[in-house]
Amino acid sequence: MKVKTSHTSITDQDVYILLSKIPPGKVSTYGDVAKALGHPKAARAIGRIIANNPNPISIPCHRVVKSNGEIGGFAYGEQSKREILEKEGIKFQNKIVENFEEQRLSF
DNA sequence: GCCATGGCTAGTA
DNA sequence: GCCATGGCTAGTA
Repeated sequence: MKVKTSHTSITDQDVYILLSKIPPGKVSTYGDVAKALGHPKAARAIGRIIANNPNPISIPCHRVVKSNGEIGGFAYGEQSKREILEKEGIKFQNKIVENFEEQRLSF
C-alpha cells in the first residue's frame, strides 16, 4: 500500500500555467517559479521543464530570466530572447535587466 | 549524468 | 568557481 508522500513532483502543466500568468513587460525567475510551486530548491529543474516547452507560441517562456537579472537561456538564442523582451518594454544595461527588482513579478 | 539555476565561499586587487 | 538540487534521457543488462 502506498503511503502519502509530501514531496510531490512538479509537473510541466504546473509550470506552464504559471508562466501564462506573467504579463508582457514583466519577468520572473526560474527560482521564483520554483518557489511559487512549493519547491524552493528546484530552480534548475524548472529550467529543464521550460526548455521542453512544447508550445513556445502560447507559453511565454521568454519572460523567465536568471535570479541575478541575466538573460538566461532560450531555444532560439539569448539574443532573440532579449529582442522579444525589449519589444515588450524590458530594457537592459549590458547583460542585465534594467530595474530588475521593479520588473520582477511576484506571484 | 546531464542541465535555459542559485547561493555561498575563497582569493585577488 | 564549486556543488546541491530535481527532473530527464540515453544507454547498458
